[in-house]
Amino acid sequence: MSVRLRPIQALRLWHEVGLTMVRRHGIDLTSRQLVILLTIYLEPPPHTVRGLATKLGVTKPVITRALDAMGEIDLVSRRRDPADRRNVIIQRTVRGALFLEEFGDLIVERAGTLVP
Amino acid sequence: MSVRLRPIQALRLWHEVGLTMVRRHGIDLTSRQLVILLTIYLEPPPHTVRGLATKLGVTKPVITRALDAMGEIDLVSRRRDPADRRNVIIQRTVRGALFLEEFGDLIVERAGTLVP
DNA sequence: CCCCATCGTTTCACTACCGTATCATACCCC
DNA sequence: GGGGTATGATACGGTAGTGAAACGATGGGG
Repeated sequence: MSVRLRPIQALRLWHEVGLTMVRRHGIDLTSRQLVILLTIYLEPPPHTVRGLATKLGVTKPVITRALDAMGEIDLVSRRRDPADRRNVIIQRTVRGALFLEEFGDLIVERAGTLVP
Repeated sequence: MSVRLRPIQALRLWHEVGLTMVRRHGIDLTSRQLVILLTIYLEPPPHTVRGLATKLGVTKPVITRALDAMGEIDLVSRRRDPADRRNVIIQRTVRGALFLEEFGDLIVERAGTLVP
């Protein structure tokens, strides 16, 4: 079953969720950072800097810096791949999972209050 | 009728839409800028710098700069309020309406392909 | 073994955002 | 009319993002 909503509802949903996140004054991720985080948590591992850069169509430093920023607040973690020590494996964290869980709940809640 | 979706679907929707926007390499708005733009187009006018700042819970310079940036690419326009020349009335533009229309369509399209 | 490809990181110069504080302008009411 | 207030813009110092290029470290094939 696909999710049905009309364009105006879609925009209202984005508006309300965005408004809540901005007003919350908590974690403030850039659009790229959020997409990276979602990719790590929604797509099957392993995730590497190179792989993420290719998937997003951005340069590697963008990924490295985003991981720096998000690692700083414990949303993701990194470790060297023991099999090929050139690679870095990006891993999920409890805090990152919690953040996205709350984020998903927020969207669902706002979606439930949309008027037709 | 409210829109029903589950948290995992919500996150996947945000992921796919965000991924599309990042890869598109076109207009790249910050989260605050997007919220401001959506507010201008979804909520009843008139919109002022002061009003937007209060609504978003940010300082006035944030709004001024966001309007500068979005005005630069013609997503919004500004003019002085003739009734009270201290106020600035923020106005919609054709380009801004088109951008949000396409954005809404993108969300709807991606929502339609979500698996349960 | 050695050269070269690949990986993630770092450096560089630049741009843009943030909050605080200050500014010029405009209104209003005594 | 003049002091106080409200508006939006701007200056400032700091932070953090960007792409391009160069960098060490690691792995692998000839």
